[in-house]
Amino acid sequence: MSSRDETLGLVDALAQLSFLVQNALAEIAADYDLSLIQTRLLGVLRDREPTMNELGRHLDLDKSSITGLISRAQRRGLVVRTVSDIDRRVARVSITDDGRNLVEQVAELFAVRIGNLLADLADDERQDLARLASRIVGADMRRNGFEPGTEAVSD
Amino acid sequence: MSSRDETLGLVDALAQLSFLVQNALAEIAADYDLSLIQTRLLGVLRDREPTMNELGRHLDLDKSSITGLISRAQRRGLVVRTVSDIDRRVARVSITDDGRNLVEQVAELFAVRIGNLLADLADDERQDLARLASRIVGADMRRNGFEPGTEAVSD
DNA sequence: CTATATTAGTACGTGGCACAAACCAATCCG
DNA sequence: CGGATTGGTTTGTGCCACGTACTAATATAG
Repeated sequence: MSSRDETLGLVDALAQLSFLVQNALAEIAADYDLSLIQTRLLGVLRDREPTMNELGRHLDLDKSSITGLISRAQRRGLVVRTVSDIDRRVARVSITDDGRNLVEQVAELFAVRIGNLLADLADDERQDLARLASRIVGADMRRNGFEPGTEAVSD
Repeated sequence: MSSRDETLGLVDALAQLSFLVQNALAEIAADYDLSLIQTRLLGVLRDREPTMNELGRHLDLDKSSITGLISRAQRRGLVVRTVSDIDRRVARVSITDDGRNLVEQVAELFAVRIGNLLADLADDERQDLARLASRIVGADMRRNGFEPGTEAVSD
């Protein structure tokens, strides 16, 4: 309980940090007229071409939510639906060049923004942070049978 | 680049961690039929009795958004509006006992959940994390003239 | 090989959330 | 007093998420 102790409780600090990071991403995305979920969608699609169903699992959304999400993204030309030849029920979603460009830009700006956020940290502190965060994320994935579900946008 | 290197890039790790934390909060809140923003609202009101305007600044929302947010919360009895006596334009918002109980429960569960998330960390690692996160949050507040705007729910 | 499940996705209706623009009161101030 | 400013609400738009019902395609049982 020192007088100039800036240390919040762990829980509080983590919560606030998470708001900071999410807000950063949301703001940048908003500059490109993307919502957080659209951005996440494009992030997932960068290295995948999932069916609607799989997408639902990745993003942890009901399939009825996916329909709308994809429709809006498709209307904007960020994404396309392709009906599978072997099972004509399934629709595979893939990102367009426009979509890819967009998400790439957002990812880049996001990285910069995070960099600014961490401007005060020394290199070894940054490393500590990366290591700790990775550990937490990794442990969580392992616990939950690593359903991704949380792909970020960053590189 | 060791073979079993689980370390994501800093940016990625931070992004994913923030999703983890936010999802945890959102899930818990949802169990009480609270959205993230309602939860944040109640969190802010725990130690404040702001006007609609101030609230808008705290939560970084347009005033027209605040109206609806408060109306819904008030309809649920979590919050009350009181017209100021000295300036009959301003409405001061305060949390009700019900609201307080609710947010207290959410905060408690959230703390537990974060605890689980960090189960793998040693005590000194937890301290490191708390310190680093606090530093980042603090630096950011200082940069932006510490508009809070990000109050967490936690204790 | 039909008849009945099951599965993938869509349609529709509901409600929360966020915004912008227009608006109404109350207060301020010249 | 009368025009500006300020605090909040209203209204209309659009996104997002859900649950329920529905359609079409495939799988499975008999």
